[in-house]
Amino acid sequence: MTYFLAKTDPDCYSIDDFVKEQETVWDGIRNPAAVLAIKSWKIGDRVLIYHSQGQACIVGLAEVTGAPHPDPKNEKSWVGTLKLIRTYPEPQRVTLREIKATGLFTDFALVKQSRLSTMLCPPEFIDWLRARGLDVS
DNA sequence: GCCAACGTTGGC
DNA sequence: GCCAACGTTGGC
Repeated sequence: MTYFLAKTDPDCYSIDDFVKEQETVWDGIRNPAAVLAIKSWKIGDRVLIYHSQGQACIVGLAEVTGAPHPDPKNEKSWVGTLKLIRTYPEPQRVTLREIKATGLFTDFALVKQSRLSTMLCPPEFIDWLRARGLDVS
């Protein structure tokens, strides 16, 4: 089982929208590096949901329930299906600021490549989240 | 709202 | 195929 992270602008699609839907087609992945990441999603993989804009923090965890494929409406764009596992309410939310402050993840795309929207998470990062008290199962 | 970093487009 | 100009994203 592999862990990924997917960003969303809460003004467009927030964790609250995901709570209402429970399962959603995660779309709009166009950036070549992000497409590379979504292509490697396998059923059962975990995807951390992250709010960009203002908040910049991890707000939930989802499971891949539908294989990634190109968007039939837009050749260059890829989609996958995600089912919500849980949300992280306010005290649990891990901010980018906190992640940066550890100094441990300077090579992680979340830190290194701020414009990337979908990425693989290094296992050490997931271990750190666990140690931080986050339920990532 | 600003700006850095990166992506994309189009003229040559 | 190069590169300048422009557009977009996301952190601050």
